Amino acid sequence: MNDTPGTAAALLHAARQLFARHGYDGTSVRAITRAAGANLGAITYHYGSKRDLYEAVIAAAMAPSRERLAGAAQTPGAPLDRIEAVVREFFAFLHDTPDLPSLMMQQLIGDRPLAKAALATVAANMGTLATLIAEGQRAGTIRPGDPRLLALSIGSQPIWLTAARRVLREGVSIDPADPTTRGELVDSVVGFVRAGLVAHSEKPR
Amino acid sequence: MNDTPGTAAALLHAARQLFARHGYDGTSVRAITRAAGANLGAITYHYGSKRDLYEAVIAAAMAPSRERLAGAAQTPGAPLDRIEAVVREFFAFLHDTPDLPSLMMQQLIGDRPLAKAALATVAANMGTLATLIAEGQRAGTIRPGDPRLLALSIGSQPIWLTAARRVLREGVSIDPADPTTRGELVDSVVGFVRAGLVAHSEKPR
DNA sequence: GGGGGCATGATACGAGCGTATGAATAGAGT
DNA sequence: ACTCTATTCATACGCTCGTATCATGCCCCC
Repeated sequence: MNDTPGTAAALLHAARQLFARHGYDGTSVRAITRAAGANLGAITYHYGSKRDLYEAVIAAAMAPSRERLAGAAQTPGAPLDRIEAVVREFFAFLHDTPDLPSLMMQQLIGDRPLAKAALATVAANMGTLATLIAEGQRAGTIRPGDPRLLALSIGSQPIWLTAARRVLREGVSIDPADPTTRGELVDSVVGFVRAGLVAHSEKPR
Repeated sequence: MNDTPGTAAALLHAARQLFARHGYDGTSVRAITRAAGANLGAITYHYGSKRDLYEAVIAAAMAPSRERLAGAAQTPGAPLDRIEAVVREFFAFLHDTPDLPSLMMQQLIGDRPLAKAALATVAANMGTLATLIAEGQRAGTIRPGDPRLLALSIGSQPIWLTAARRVLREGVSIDPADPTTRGELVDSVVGFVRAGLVAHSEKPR
């Protein structure tokens, strides 16, 4: 790891942005090397091929989420509060990593096998949520139901609402980039998730 | 509309499948015309350009959802029951139209302006849900909160859980293609949505 | 201080791309 | 029977693609 950017790192960085914005096929080796200020042959030299560079981009992009979500899950408090912390951290992570949803969605679209790094990360994050849900169910504070499926309901919201931010802005006039709007959105999701999970002693009226 | 397929329709059909599977840039004019059994020049002749064909594919794919969701919203019953009907219909629609999530996600990834048809459809569908939520809030059966934001929480789940079906299958061993699993998933989401919306007279225990 | 290996540079290659062009074909209307 | 129009077909063009090749620079260490 060099403190000067280094050609390999510059390629990874430029490729990540371009792949996220234009997709794999929409990004040329020439565009990447130009953006990285490198020579046309640099990708072949440092990564072997364009495809191998892409795999490296995916792996590097997915990795950090595991630690962040697992960290949020370890905050002290009741399971519902820890789930809220995970949801907020998930939103924050995706906000800090705005090109990640694009990279994830590209994986989903293609017919290539999904990158192992991506699958393992998703599994870990859903496991983090499912564990907290099961814990709350044992404590009686979370209503019954398959924890894995409930975790999917929860995780869908940060992912999709971040991924679809362009649609929200242009189609429903809700801009998650605006801090105020964004806070309301996150609070609304948190409220929805807590209400969707909490166990009640009384029937709804 | 001809009962014999017709070259234009065959192109649209072939293009939709190929665009969904390989993306815009990953799909060549030659691949489309070959799959449609048409001549290389057929796309230029019938649609003007590859891009115009793509726009036609998007418009044709998005359109049907509006009527189906609006229809489900008109079932008789309390707002919460009608919302449940919309959620179930949303899952069913996406299940009947498995290439639509891919087409939607491609829109999100690119930096081109979103297709007007796509934006209008999303806005209409979110509006359908938001109207039902507001109705339930006036009746006192749905808890307070911005109906548009709650609608986003609801809509995220069918969309993402359908779009990410490959990750669910390969990463979390939940296969929405299997009818039993799928039923459990839909039921879980419906339960989560109802719980997330319903107004309670008592505090949670 | 000169050799060795890592890194970068310029350029070439064949393949595939989207589109344009003009000829061939078919079918309906007079 | 003949023309007119709509469609299909074969082919060509200019371009960009990913990768390979080989020369050049650079710096560290013996």
